[in-house]
Amino acid sequence: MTTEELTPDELLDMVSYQIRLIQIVAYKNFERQTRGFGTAPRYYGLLRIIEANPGVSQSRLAEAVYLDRSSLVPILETLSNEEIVERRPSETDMRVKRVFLTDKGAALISELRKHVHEHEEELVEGLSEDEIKVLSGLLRRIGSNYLAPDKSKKGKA
Amino acid sequence: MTTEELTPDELLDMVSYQIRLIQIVAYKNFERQTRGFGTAPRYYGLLRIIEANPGVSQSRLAEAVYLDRSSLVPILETLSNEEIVERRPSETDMRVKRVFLTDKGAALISELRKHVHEHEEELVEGLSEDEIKVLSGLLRRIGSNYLAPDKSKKGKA
DNA sequence: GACAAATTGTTTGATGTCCAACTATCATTT
DNA sequence: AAATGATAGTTGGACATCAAACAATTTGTC
Repeated sequence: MTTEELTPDELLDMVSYQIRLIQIVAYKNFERQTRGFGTAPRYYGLLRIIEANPGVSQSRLAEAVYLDRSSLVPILETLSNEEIVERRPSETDMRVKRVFLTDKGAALISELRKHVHEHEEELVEGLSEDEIKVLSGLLRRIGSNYLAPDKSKKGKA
Repeated sequence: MTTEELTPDELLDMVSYQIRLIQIVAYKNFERQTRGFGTAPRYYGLLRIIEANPGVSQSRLAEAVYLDRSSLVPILETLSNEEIVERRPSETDMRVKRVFLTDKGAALISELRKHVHEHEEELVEGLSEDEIKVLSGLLRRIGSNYLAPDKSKKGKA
């Protein structure tokens, strides 16, 4: 009675606004649900990417999660202190630090996976399998519209 | 070559992850596009809600945008200093401050509306009208799944 | 009507993020 | 091979957000 009635249709009908609100609320909800796991749940995506790309550099990692390089520093610092990840200097390039998952980190991921997918199911609750596929497909399209890295030197020509 | 290949399908297929990424990138993009308008663009939604509900209290405003009450304080402080909004004490309840849009604020909104909707079109670029409707409808459903205020004392019984 | 409970806006402290600048290292050009 | 430019990780400053605590006020209960 106090909340959504305030929001004009102009906003409620905008995909960008819908996405923004859903993301904010869903994310808060997820963090609330996964208290007691320390700071790790928030970084499930990051950890999965590390797991899938052992030894990846911090900069590429930052690009993959669309964070600034510098933002990753304290994150990896924390995860490193908790012995969830490990940073080792590259042997071929003295500038780069290669990031690995520890055994503890891998164990934590499989622990977290359950909660993450519960959260996912909660998010799409009420949608049929087909509808989820449609939604996911549409999101992927606007995503690739948008997230396209487009870093290749050769451009599109 | 450096970015998306790192992300495993498990994540790319999750609606929650897609939404999270799209929101982050789209939002950054929007802020980049609307530099020169001060801090206001970021608060377009907030301002529209104030416009649609003149005299709304700060707490209800906070609920409407899913921010903490306390987070709204510096925001309204800034917008107030810029004379975009105005806070006036309620006459019936000494605790509450009623928030109004100034004329300047209303003018700013119509200035911003153009950019906001350009951003929206950019986001859904490549989707047909029908697809946009489908997407918006599905988002609204998972939204109402989720954002349901559910503050009523009587519950659902 | 008095006292307890709830609500409103605020302050403070902790954390996360960006951005710009910096150092160290590599790559490129000549 | 020297110099210029690019890249990797880091640091410090600015700001946003939350959470917990608070004072002032209102509401509810006895």
